[in-house]
Amino acid sequence: MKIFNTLTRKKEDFQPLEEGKVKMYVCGPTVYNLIHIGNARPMICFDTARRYLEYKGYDVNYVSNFTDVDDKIIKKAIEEGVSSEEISQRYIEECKKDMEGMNIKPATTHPLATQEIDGMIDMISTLIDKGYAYAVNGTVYYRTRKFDGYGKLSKKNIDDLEAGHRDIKVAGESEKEDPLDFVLWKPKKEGEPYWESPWGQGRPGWHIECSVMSKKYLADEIDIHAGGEDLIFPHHENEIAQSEAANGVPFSKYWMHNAFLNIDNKKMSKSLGNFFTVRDISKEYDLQVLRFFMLSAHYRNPINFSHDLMESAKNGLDRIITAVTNLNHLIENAKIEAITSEEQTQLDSVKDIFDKFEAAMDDDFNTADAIAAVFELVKFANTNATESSSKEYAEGLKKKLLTLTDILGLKVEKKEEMLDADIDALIAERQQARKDKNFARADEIRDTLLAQGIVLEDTREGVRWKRA
RNA sequence: GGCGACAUAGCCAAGUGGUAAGGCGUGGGUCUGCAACACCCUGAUCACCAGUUCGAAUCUGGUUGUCGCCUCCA
Repeated sequence: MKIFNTLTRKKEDFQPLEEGKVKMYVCGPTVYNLIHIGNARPMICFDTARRYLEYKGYDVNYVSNFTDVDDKIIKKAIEEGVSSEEISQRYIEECKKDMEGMNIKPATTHPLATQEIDGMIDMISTLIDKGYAYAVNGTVYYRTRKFDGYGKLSKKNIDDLEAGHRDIKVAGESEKEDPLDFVLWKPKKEGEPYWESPWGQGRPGWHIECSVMSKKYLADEIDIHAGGEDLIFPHHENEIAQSEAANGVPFSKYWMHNAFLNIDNKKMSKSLGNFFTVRDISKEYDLQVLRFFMLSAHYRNPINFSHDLMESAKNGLDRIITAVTNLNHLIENAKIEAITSEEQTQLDSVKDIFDKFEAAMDDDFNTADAIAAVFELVKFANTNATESSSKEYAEGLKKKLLTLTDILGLKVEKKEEMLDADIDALIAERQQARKDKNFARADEIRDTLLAQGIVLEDTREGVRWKRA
């Protein structure tokens, strides 16, 4: 399989460092508020990548952090008059709820920055010892020009960067040796959370967190490091500088970055008033729709978000769900148990669709193409499975379909919900009315149920219902 | 100013050298008491110009347009 590596800007064959194992780190959110739908994109994309790697038989160690110490968290805490910890804990819990709704598997480890301060102090000390960092008045800076490969991920020329920083230089960071140097440790300000360190009380800079957590929970050298494309510079560039200088080995073999999710072709931002949290969306849609929507485009292409596109995604996903519902119905009502040889041949032919699906996913996780294969299987099932099919055949088709949708992390099997006795009675009454050709009454009952969100469908095999 | 991405049917979106996947929507049809579901049919020469090639959406150069990064940001 091939993965597009930001480091080389090419699709490369994926070869894990250790046979059969994948060490993968995904930069997680800063927990100062509910996550927004932009945060959801890397979560969904890389969770899908993980699921596919696992499907291929890899043992994936998937680490994704929560940044729980940060200016924005502190600001929020002060606004509410509570501790930073209370804020971060609250939004970690909320984030996990959203992740569950989007069917994102919990990481193997979800480290918290505040629990890893010792490791950060160790790494900063190492960097100072090796001459890659220096302390000034309680602040520790990384000596950027000392690291030869600086700019290799973002393809930036270090001298161009300096020109761009001229304004900041004037604004006064004169204690830095060089305007490009970035902070590893910052001294505490009044009212902020802090930790003891060799350079005084303070807290870590943002970039050092990921370097340390990746090292601790995975290894000095890992297979895949992933995140949003905006993290390429400076966050990931700085992580590389820190980790490689401290550990003396390449940091990550492959770098994956997802493109942004836009609203009306513009970057989502609070100031533009086009800001949506995942929670907002969940009020109108099952979050599976959001997941399906995100996967319908390639992760490296920007996607636009709108109500109309969500409606379109909902209708598309419903088509898959309906196919599974149909199969369940056939399984329950099948008159023949064992699969026939003819059916077996048909079922075996589904391999072509699987090949197509895998070819798409092997090509840098092309989920859009993979979904096309899923729809082929949906059509195949809709066309070939009938009331005269064997139970085993219908079950086989369902299993195949669920295998593919599971890789994409899409939940497509509706749980059976118990109907209230009243509703059951209404359905029975309607059936009687239909037998009596009293269609006016039958339609009246159907409308009544529809008003309660129950949609009836009269199929050849009987009445079926679903929630709208 | 530096770096980069993108431009495919009404909408979304795959496709990186051999005459355009898939989904949504539209219109027509089959099935059905009707509806819904499902199935069948229905649509583009790939921003523009110039090259390379037997052959280009796919390579090269240019033009136009949109967007992103360079500052916290998924």
